[in-house]
Amino acid sequence: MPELPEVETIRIGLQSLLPGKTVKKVEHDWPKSFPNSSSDVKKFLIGAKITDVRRRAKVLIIDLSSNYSLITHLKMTGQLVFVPKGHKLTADSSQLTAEKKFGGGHPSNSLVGRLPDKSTRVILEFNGGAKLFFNDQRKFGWMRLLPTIQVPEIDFIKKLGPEPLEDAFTPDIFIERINRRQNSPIKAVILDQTVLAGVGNIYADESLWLAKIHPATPVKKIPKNKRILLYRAIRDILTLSIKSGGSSDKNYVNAEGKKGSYLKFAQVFRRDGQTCPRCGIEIIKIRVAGRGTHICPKEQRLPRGVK
DNA sequence: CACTTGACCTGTCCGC
DNA sequence: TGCGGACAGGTCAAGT
Repeated sequence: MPELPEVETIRIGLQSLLPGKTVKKVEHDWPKSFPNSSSDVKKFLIGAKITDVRRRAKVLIIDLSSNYSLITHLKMTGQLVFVPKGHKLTADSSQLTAEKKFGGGHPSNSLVGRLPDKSTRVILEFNGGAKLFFNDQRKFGWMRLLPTIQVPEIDFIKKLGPEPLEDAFTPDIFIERINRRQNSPIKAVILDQTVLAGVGNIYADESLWLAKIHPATPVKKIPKNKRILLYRAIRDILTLSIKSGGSSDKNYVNAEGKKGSYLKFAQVFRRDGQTCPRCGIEIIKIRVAGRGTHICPKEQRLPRGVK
């Protein structure tokens, strides 16, 4: 669920909070969430000062003065929440009730509850008493320590496609990269992090709706003008979402434990049963590439002869 | 190599 | 009310 805009929002928050802080203590409860040995932690994390907070695709990179980095992938339910010394995050019960009642689409701004909670996997404590909590209900995410110089070399990062918001990512590059997957449904292709980095299920659905392309359309059946529309849609939607502080879906919160507001702007994601803002037809939910997929059945049609 | 499906996990929701 | 099953969706491994 944290996709590029959510991770970027967290990065911006942590960049304003972490640099200059020195790590004093680390606690963790689940080996897959934090696989490093205690001797590495002692040598390269404890006593190190945070120098920078970067992002590549959906991965956050916290650089340390020890020339090691702490890298984190939040997968679906991960959170990184900074709590200043003495500050207690307490959930406002009326906001939590609103959350339950209205679900992820409701533009609430509630804080997470008191931490640590049972989803807490790692706690970093800093000199001065502030803490950074890595929470992850489903335990798919991970945090690990490695030499900064090795970050670009780990398999996952090495294979990543280009950052879609960088200037170097041109329409020609987008078209060339999706062409590697001629027979795949376009949704599977833009979700593939080795084609381009950072798009997940929410922004895939939104982009394809904006470009009026059926998510199951094989790449080779998409005309060039539509490919360019899709390229623009992806960039516009990711940019808008970052401006909105990321989405407000389910488990996502920013570095201060607050929700974003992007889903207020979402046109199709989780809006099945509601009407398409452009044409008024009911949005439906289907399954494409093994994932829940939301489309306008009138404007996003499969080309003749496909499936 | 191109492409698809299931596994990893836990919490929530839906139907009986 | 309890209970089983489907579902959530990012990535990897194993399948065709």
